[in-house]
Amino acid sequence: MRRRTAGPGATATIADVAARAGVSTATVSRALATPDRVRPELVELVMRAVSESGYTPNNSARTLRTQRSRMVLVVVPSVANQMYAHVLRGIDTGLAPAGYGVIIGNLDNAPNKEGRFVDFAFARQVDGVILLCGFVPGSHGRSMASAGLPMVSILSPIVDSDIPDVGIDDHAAGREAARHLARLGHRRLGYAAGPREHVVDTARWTSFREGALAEGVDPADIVRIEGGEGMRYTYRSGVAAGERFLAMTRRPTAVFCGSDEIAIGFMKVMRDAGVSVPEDVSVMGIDGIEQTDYTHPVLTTIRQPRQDLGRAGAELLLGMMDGRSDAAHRRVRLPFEFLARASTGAPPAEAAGRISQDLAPARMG
Amino acid sequence: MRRRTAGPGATATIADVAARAGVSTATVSRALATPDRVRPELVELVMRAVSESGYTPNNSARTLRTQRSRMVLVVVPSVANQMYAHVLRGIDTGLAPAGYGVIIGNLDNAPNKEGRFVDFAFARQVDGVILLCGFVPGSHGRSMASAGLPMVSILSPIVDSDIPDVGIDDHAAGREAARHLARLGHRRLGYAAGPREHVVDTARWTSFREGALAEGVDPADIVRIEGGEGMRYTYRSGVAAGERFLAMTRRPTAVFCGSDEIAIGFMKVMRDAGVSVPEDVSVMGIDGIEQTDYTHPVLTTIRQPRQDLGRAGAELLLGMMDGRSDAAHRRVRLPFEFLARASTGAPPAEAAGRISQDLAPARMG
DNA sequence: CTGTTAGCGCATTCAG
DNA sequence: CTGAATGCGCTAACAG
Repeated sequence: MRRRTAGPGATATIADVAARAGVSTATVSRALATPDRVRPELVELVMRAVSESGYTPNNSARTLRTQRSRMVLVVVPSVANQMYAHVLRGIDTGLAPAGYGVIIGNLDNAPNKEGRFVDFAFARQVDGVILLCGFVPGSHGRSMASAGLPMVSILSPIVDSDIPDVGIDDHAAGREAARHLARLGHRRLGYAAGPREHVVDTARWTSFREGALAEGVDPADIVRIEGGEGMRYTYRSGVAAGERFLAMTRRPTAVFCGSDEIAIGFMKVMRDAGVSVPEDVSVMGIDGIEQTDYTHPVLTTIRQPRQDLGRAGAELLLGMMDGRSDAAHRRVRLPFEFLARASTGAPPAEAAGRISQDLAPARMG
Repeated sequence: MRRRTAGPGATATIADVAARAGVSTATVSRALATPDRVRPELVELVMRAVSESGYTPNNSARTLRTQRSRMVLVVVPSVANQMYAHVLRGIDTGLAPAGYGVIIGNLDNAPNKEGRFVDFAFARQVDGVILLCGFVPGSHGRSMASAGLPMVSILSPIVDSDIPDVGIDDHAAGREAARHLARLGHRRLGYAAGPREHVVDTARWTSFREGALAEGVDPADIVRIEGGEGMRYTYRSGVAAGERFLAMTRRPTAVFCGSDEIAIGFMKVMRDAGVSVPEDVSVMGIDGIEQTDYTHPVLTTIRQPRQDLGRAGAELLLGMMDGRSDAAHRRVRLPFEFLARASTGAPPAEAAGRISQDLAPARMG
């Protein structure tokens, strides 16, 4: 059979609709796309034929013809990660009104999967790309960037590139974390690190350090605690950091963790070891995932506007795909929210070189 | 310019490759798809031309021609939910080797978004659909099912349909939960409900009830605690359930929650109210998200093989898309894992009608 | 305003 | 084994 009749799996073509309405396919196409350029009674006729036949335009034909797929590729390190999942949600929210769909490029923390997604770009399967992974995927020496597609990064700037990005000011975040802990009276600070060499991690660590120094903390008393090889912003990374912390002879009295998950893993190790938070050690995270509201103690954290970041990134990309030149080469910074909560407090009395002035008179000059 | 030259945004076509190799486009196509049917030296020639020009077949053209998009739509209630995110990851893992990509259909707990995804199906933008939402999306009276696409459900059977599904045995899970709590000595049990009328929730509730009855619990002592209107398997639903629990005059001594998130929200309310878990009330969840390892106390739960469920669903769908008839109309049940941990224990002495025989001699007949 | 025509890029006939 | 020709379904020129 050449043309399917109605039935399961049947898909009407524009020709079917045209025949049914007694007009040409061009008229059908116009009646659907630009009804004001078609005589009203014909539009009516076409619409009836469309609904009778259950016609939905074939997407690949349309894409092939128009050279626009109305699809966006989102490359994410791990869909299972709370943070990325929420940004993804924001992206979808921002893209949907413009009629764009989302193809998910899940690297699953295994960079060898990049090739698949590079191909998506070159196969013109998508009109644009949003990166949550902090780098431009590539494979076999071919970078996704050379596909010539509009591209936006969220959560992390892309080094050595002019790819627009949207995120928070990670430097300000790191400094505020340091300030918060220092003002509570802590004089020896730890940073439970995320992935080494990652731009965001570097920004947070260096700015945390700067912030601590600015508060008069001794450089020797700002320690970086690695989470273990190959570990990302995960619970397990926090567990590893916690274990290293326990092994230290001179422990920090407060620890800023590179992510909320790290903080949560870290706190678990403390609890299991009988180290109280915040009495023995203050712990804070960053990201502001919902889960932080449900930890015990409730976690001090820096909330990124996850959903808004996604939406802003989507809108930036939409602008670029529409060829609005003002969209490209931009850098969007959204405000974060500092949530000072129960997991951070004054240092234990014996460890405090100086107690916050709000809490007690200074002991050191 | 008619044909782009190499440069940013350039995309070589099969014609470019053919010209460069000095063969016809048909030969290029064959050299790529079925190299064994082409003279080796020509294959060599083509391959060189391909890599020189950076050719990647245009996907919409190929889709239009072959009537296969090599894309699958995954409809998920909420990408931000841990559970779905992990299943999604498993799906991607299962689909990737077969060369299939994933389009994400995020309902975001707002069913009016269904229409978009119904269109994807009818527009033949995908070759198959995986449902994590427990129902078949539809809009304007048109069901996605009538698009005639292979379809599989994961995590929940679809009522009144012959759509194959993969999941755990929810009835067995509910019964085991009841048994676990009853054997610890609890004689008054609560169920913190998920979305009312949801198949899975119904299965868990009814089987929990059955299991409790089988253990000799009085029917009047099995109470369903609603999480509040419009609430899903979320933390907040657990919070609402916790508040209702506290308001009860005769509280259950153990509560089975419809999801881990519900359990975690519930536990927070208990903690804030000074009700100890498990000393005052035992709490358990179901799903087995990673987060349950990091709660305090560590949450007793029933772990669903999230990733395996996703992979199995993907493989089932692959079979259907390949027209393997044995694939359809199947129902796959994967084993779950009962994790008895610290959040469940014996009931408080004054409340116990009977203490588990492992813990103390029976007080009742 | 409407129909005819062409072609997006590819895979697959059908000849040779 | 290879090339020429065809058409997947659609939209956009171009005529009328």
